[in-house]
Amino acid sequence: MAEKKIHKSESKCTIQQILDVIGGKWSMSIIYALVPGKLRFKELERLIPGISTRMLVKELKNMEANKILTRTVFATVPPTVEYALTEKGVKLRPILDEMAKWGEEYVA
Amino acid sequence: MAEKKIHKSESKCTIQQILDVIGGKWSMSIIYALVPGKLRFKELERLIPGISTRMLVKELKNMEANKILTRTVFATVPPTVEYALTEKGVKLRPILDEMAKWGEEYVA
DNA sequence: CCGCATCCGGTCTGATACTG
DNA sequence: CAGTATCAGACCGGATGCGG
Repeated sequence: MAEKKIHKSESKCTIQQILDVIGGKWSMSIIYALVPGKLRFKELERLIPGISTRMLVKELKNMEANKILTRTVFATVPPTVEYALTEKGVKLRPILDEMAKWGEEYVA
Repeated sequence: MAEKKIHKSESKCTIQQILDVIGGKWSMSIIYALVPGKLRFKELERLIPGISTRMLVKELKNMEANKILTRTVFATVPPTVEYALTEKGVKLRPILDEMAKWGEEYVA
C-alpha cells in the first residue's frame, strides 16, 4: 500500500511545477555536463552538441533563478564565467540516472 | 569507480534522444495519469489540468509512435478510445518517482 | 577572444470552432 | 466522445553586434 503513496499524498500535479524547473529542453543536458564539476560558458556550449548560444544563456538564467546552479563572474581579461551545480542541482542526479538507465534499455 | 559508469560508457548525450521520447511538455503528466490504469481520451483531458485538446492528441500520438502507450479504438456508438501504458511506458515510473521525491523536497 | 543581448524568420502552442 | 482545422501569439535557433 505504500507503493501508491505517490498517488495519494501528492498535491495534484506537481509534475508541471517540477517541469518548469527541470523540464527545459536542455536543462538535463546542462546538469549532466555539470555533474563532474564547474564549467565555463564556452565549455558548456562545446559539451552540449546542438545547443545554441541563445538557449544556453536562457536555460542557465532560468536554472540560476531556480537555484539549481550558481553563476560566478571573474573580471579577467578574457571574460570568465563559471557555472556550478548547487546542492539542489546535485540532487537531480537520481533522476538523471534513472533516465539514463531507462534510455540504455529502451532507446539506445 | 562503478559510480562513474554513467560518464564513461554512455554514448554521448543520449539525454537528447531520451527527451525526444519523454521530454514533451505533457508526457510525464500523461504517464503519471496512466500509471493506475488505462483511460479514455476525455478522462485524460480532465485529469491533466491546463492541457489543450490539440496538445493531448499530439503527445498521445508521439508517445504511441514511441511505444510508450497503446491506443485501442472501440466502434461503439459514442466513440471510445482507450490509452494504456506499455511495458516500456510503465518502466518510466522510477523516473517519475525520483522527480516526485525531488519535487517534494525542493519545489513543494 | 568570451559572454551575452538583439533582430529576424521559422516552428510550436493554445483557444476556439467544426466534423463523424 | 474523439478528434481535426484554423489563426494569432509565444517560443526557438542562427546570425550579428558589442562591451570587457
